[in-house]
Amino acid sequence: MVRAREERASRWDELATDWCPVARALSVIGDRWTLLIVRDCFLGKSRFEEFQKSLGVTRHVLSERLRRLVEQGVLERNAYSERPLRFTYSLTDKGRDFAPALVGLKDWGKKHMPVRKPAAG
Amino acid sequence: MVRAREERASRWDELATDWCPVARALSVIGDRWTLLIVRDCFLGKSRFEEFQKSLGVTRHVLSERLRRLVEQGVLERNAYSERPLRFTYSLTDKGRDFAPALVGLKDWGKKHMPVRKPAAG
DNA sequence: AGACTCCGTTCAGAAACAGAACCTATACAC
DNA sequence: GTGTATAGGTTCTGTTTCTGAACGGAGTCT
Repeated sequence: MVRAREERASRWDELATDWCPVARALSVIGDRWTLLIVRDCFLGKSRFEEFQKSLGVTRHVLSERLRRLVEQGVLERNAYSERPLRFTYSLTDKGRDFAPALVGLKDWGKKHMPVRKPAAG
Repeated sequence: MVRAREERASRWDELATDWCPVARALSVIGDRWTLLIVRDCFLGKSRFEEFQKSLGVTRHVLSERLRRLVEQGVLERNAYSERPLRFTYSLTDKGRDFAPALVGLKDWGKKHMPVRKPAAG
């Protein structure tokens, strides 16, 4: 009886039923990498290797996050090649609806987290 | 030479200088609890015990997150009592500018993460 | 004195993460 | 058919971070 992976409930899952919609949103995308994966999707990226190179996240974590995002219906996984079997991950309607929140974060980052350039040369 | 706490650079800090403003925003508020603390501030909470009870976060993590938010200029720490010395944490202008992003997350949560009620009483 | 409040800090054990190696399947070159 | 490359993961080991609970300090209340 090999159970490849237990769905282990962490504190994340508690947030999923929180009274506050912000907390419920965070239960899906509130970890270090997930929102960056979604951002990459908005930027047109769709494949495992693309995400991995773009983010520098470990393959282990990336694979778990992608699985979670698919489970949550934010991304969908489609084969773009049958042999060899290969997949793309792309935004669902639910995923595309993140756009306003992402824009909000983008605007805040632009305004309040300017990139500090080394003073000269 | 007691160094109370080293500023230990984690992957979070790498994000602070990322080309993408979303990533830079996440370097400040992109962990499990920080955005919820900011949300609580918008809801009028301001004291350590209030955050702790509201979120259920451990005191250890709460204290670190508050310190970080103050360092980043998102919150400010003001004494509301000199003796015993006690503080409130309240939003700065930088913190208040999170409102649009928070609203974006709230709307997404409301639309896509409905609270599942148990089927019948 | 003893109990209570507020704001933390410290500690041990558990969970998550990073970095690297490994695996499967296919294609392409020789 | 041997070797190299690509794509999409999984497995392993050690480090970092988090949780839960206890402790501390400074002051008030009774």
